[in-house]
Amino acid sequence: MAPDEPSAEPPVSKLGQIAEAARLLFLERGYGATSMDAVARAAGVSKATLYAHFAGKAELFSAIVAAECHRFVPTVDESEVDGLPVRDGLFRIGRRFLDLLISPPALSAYRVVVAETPRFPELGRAFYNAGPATTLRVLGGYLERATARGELAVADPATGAALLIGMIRSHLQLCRLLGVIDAVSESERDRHVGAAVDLFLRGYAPRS
Amino acid sequence: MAPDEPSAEPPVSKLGQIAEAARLLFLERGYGATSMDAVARAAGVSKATLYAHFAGKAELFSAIVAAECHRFVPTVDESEVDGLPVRDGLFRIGRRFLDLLISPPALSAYRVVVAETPRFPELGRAFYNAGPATTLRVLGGYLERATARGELAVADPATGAALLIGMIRSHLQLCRLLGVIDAVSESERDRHVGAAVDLFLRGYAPRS
DNA sequence: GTCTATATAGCGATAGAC
DNA sequence: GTCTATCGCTATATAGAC
Repeated sequence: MAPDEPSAEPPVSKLGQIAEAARLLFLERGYGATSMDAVARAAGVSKATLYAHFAGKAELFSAIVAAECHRFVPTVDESEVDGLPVRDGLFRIGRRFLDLLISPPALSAYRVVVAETPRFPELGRAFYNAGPATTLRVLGGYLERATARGELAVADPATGAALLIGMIRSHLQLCRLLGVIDAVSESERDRHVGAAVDLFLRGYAPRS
Repeated sequence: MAPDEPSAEPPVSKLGQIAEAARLLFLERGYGATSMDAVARAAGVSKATLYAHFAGKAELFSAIVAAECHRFVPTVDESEVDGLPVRDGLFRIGRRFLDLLISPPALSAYRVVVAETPRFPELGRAFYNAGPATTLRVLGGYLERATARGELAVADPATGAALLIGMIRSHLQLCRLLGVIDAVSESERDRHVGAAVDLFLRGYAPRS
């Protein structure tokens, strides 16, 4: 259940040490169960140093988690998929998204953000804009181009993208979040994404 | 952001007062931010009474949240939908599920359970068994019967149910969880469930 | 900026009377 | 079972020296 490996090499500056320690602790234990003492200890600095950089626990949490959200921007290049047959293009995009969504760092961030959004509304928006919104934009753009080429018939790309992402994401991510399954094998991912893409294609095929 | 209205009339027994107070506080603030002092104060009892009924904070939390999970068992009667045209049956089931999933009490429970599953694995399983597992069973059974009647062609009802639920659930629930939208209008729910059901029907129609 | 030391408050949990 | 009172600890945050 470790939230993540280090984002880069071990940080050297005090600020970097604080950020990395806070990231690990907040993502693993959540806001309430993480103390400023623990952050200072893990970072190897004094609490006074910690408070010199951040006004308080809430500010530290918000800054760290908001930054973490930007690690979950999906990257799919158009040139990577636009040349493929539609099924392969959708499969590759879907598979890439699924891998990201059920990765331990993303699950940890999701847990924390969802739990604390009522107290830290800006985190919910930051997470949405970095992850889901980008995902929908990328996939919606793909659906639009495929429809323009006559390979699909998606009248409303935004809705189509939300439906396909929902099929791909929903069940497996939920099972991982609730601890019902411990991992998802490569073949299980392939099978699930394949089933979603097949249904999507049958439903949005251009009439031939 | 109030998690819920009372589950029944105001409780009279000390135990009932404790349970209701703990339920409201844990669901609204989460585990870490809820103190035993606050529970005792809200329940109108002393902390000693609280500890006479529950061994500690962890046991209280686990008992209360596990019990809360059982409020999210979806109830759909077969006789309610099996007589309808397939589209209407699926729409009614889907709409019922969506209403449950994005209701404030369910969102609060989801937040808390997802956040604390790493520390309280039994809560993840309890939530899954009460909600998602029951949902999949109900919908899977419907798909199986409709396929037997020749009105659908769903080879694998379990997968089909997961895909349809994913489409219905995913986007709107996520937006509510992340505070991107404040409420979902009736017409928006109808539109979203309708789009999911339409795609599902196009993809799983029996060949005519 | 960074440290040690501390202020102040609230935490989970318990003792002992009734 | 229920209360009042309190223990021992940890929490967030700060003072003052360097």
